[in-house]
Amino acid sequence: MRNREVAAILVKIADMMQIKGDNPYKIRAYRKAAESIFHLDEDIAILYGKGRVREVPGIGDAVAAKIGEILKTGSCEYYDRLSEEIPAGLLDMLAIPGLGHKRVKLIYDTLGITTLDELMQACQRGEIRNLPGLGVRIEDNIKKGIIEVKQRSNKTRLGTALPLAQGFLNYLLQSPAVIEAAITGSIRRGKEMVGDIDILLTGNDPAAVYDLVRVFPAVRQIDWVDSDLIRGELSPGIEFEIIIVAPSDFFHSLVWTTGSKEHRERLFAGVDRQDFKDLKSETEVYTRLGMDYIAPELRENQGEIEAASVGRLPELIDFSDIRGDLHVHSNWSDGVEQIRDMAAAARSLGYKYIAITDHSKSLNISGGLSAERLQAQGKVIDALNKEATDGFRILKGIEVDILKNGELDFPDSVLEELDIVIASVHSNFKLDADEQTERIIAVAKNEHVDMIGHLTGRLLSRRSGYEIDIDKIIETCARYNTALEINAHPDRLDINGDIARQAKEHGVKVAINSDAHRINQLKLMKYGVITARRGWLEADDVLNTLSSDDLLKALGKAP
DNA sequence: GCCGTTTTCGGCCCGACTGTTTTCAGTCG
Repeated sequence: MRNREVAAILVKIADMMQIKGDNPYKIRAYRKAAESIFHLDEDIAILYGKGRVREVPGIGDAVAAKIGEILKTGSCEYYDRLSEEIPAGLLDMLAIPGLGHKRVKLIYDTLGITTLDELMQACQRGEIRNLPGLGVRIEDNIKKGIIEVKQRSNKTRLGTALPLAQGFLNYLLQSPAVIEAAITGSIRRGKEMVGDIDILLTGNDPAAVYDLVRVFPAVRQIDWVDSDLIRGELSPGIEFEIIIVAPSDFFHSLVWTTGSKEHRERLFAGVDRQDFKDLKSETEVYTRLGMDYIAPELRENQGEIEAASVGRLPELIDFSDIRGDLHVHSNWSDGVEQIRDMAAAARSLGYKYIAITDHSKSLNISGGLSAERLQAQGKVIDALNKEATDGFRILKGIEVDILKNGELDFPDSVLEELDIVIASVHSNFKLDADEQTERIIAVAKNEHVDMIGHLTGRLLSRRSGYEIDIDKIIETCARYNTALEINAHPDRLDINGDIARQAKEHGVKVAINSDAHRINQLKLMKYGVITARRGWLEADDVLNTLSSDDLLKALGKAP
């Protein structure tokens, strides 16, 4: 059982306790334990086996015992007892914006509603608006929310799907029954949300491949078995397809299955794929079609075929081009680790610098820094930089809140002392497009603001971005030399590839930032790089491919 | 339920916004 599944059960326990109205601190303890397990680098089962699960922060005797039960039986008695009391459908309702534990309980207690479908019917009959504290507006929002929740439930974030696919692939490649295999489809193209996991495989014995797939621990069920296809579901509820081809067909099939549909249909229009047998690489496929190799991230039929035909494809940025991370939190605000430890981790990734960019004072919940604490933090960073003998540099920064009126949370006199200023929206998501755009444009014009953080504010599969006029903002950024962030967290990937490409076309620089709040999130950078590649970006388009001296120069600061 | 350079009990991030009310509960970040 994977860490995220144990964490998911603990979160459900917390949700059910909250619906019941249990002790808030007890609930928080379960959430904290779940969070710790979710972010754990080690396998919780192995840790438990070694008797070291109590070392995980937030896990005490009570939760440790439940984890033991869950690892053994897939559930625990406490969870089962709560489940009998609280219908599972109530937990689905919590995903609807505007519905929290109290309202879900109210709806359940008064109307006996236990599923999203029943809730929708009650909304349509106008029953929700009559409940105390609710009204027509909330009823409308619930209706919209139900539709959204249902729509997004069949897609998975790349950040979840890619590691699963990689684990599955590695497992398959270990077997002598598999000659060659590769992740294909939309995951390979680096789409931020994917429908399923596709693996292209070649081997001489389909029955042996089936046996292999059947016993992979994460396989929950198998729905279809053929000599050239195995389809089923992995245990977090994501579908997979293993497409089996003859060795001579591997590379043209890899191009075909990677897609996109529009890309491959144009690529192979009027040609017979049988003429593409026995090639040694995808490059040979493209060569035979009379064009340069096209990276998977570009295969969306958005001009890449034309560019490849005349040798004008961009030389896409690669992870090895990244020299530093410009958006990193520490335990001075809502990060988990100390600055020293974040820096050490960044060093071990081969980076030459990081910027510590904690939250500013308005973001109370995240422990936002006052001007005084920011200054104290700067002294700590100075001391750490003095210690460093390898030239690694910690830059002083801030993720400063953009206030409702378009002002910043700190005056210019504070910002001008810093190396990196990221301005981000964390409040007032529901302003209309004009106001929201003006608010961001106002800070993009500020000479001390180096970049706008997570521009649209979207949280994939949870919240759509705020209403903004992207064109106007990009124009402003171009004029005032303000960069845009690709926030590499798989929940955000914001800006996305399309906006990144638009930024590049207007000469707006991009920074690819992990937004790490703990050490192991530094490695999420790769999702940002994938997104940048989908935006046709080259190393020159990205600020954090520069050395720290050149970076500061580019931002108009003394190195 | 967890935790302790406050150590075995008593504390545990809180303020703003929304939509409902007419003084505030619930939700959210």
